[in-house]
This record gives sequence, C-alpha cells and structure tokens, in this order.
Amino acid sequence: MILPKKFYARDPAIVAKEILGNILIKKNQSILKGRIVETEAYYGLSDPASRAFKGRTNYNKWMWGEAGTLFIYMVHGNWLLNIITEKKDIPSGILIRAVEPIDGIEEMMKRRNVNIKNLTSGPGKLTKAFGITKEHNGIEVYNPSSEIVVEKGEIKDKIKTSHRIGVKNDLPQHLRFYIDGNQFVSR
DNA sequence: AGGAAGATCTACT
DNA sequence: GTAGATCTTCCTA
Repeated sequence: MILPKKFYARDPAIVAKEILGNILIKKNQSILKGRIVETEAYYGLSDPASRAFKGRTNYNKWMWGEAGTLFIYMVHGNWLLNIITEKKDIPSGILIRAVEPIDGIEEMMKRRNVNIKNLTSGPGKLTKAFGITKEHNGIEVYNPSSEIVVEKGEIKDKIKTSHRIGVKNDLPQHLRFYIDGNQFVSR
C-alpha cells in the first residue's frame, strides 16, 4: 500500500516521525527499496536552516509545491532528498537522512562501491545509491505510477529524537527523528 | 569571480 | 572520533 497524499499534508515534524519504518521505492531498470530510518523536519519561512528561508528562487521553488512531491537540492556535491509537507504555497518538508537497503542492493553497490553499512547511511549517500538527482524534482510519491513512491511498512522499533545535524542556527525543538539502534542511521 | 552550502571521504591522533 | 580537503550547483556582485 502506498501512503496517500493526505499523509504528507500535515505538520512536517509529525510527518517526519511517522514516515520512519516506511519503504522508499525507486523503479527503473531494477527495483530499489530502502526502509526509512532517519529523517529531519524543515519549516519554511520561520526556519533559518530551511532552503526556503531566504525566499523563493528557481531552484527551491519545489518547496512551495503540493504535499507529497519531491524537492532535491545539492549541497557540498551531494543531492539531498526531501518530501514536501503541508500544502501548496506553504514551504515545508522533511529530509530523508538515511535508509536501510532492502532490495536492489547489488545495483546500489555498483553505484557506490562501498560496503553495505556505508551504502545509504547518510542523506548524500542514499541519493547516490538510488541514483536520485534534481531530475526527480516534483515527483508525486503518492502516485502509484511515479518512478519513486513510498510504501507503508512496519514500525515496531523505538523512535528517538535529537537536534538536527550540522545545523548552525537550529530551532529550539527537536526536529530529527530516527530509529533507535539501527546501524544505518548516520552517526 | 567568489562564496556558501546543514556532506563525505581520507588520514590521522 | 576528530580534522581538513574536497565535493558541485546556484546565488550575489
């Protein structure tokens, strides 16, 4: 079952927490699957760490899109994968920071050439392993015919929270969510 | 032309 | 585990 659009049409902190344990799927030559184990929430205009904070530009305009669409941006030579939350014209979203490889591991290894533990344990690593670039901006992950979708998975592990990683001007509340003890959570 | 960007890799102590 | 070089777009001047 694919998560419906309304799943994403909520506060990003809630979506970030509840999407843990679900399955990120990319369909092209082969099927790639990864279980989402780490996320962060980003608010738009009230969040200095958000890409939308400084106003709308050509590359971040996707943050103003519909809930459940993708926003991908480059930082330090890495593509980072975000899913937009709330609703159109309200910029906010969640960043997928890490997944646990499930299917298509051979194809991921071919792209990354590292051991499995380092395959997808970071936001820039998983996009490389999945072959995700800005070409995938705006994809609807709730639409079954999309190249990238998110499917419902089991959630039985403990969820923990912390402050976001590497952020210079973080907000006072905890906006990073991860599955406790999972070895694919970035350190 | 220059710099910043919420990451990663490598090479150490 | 930490430190420093390097990563590739896009924005501002």
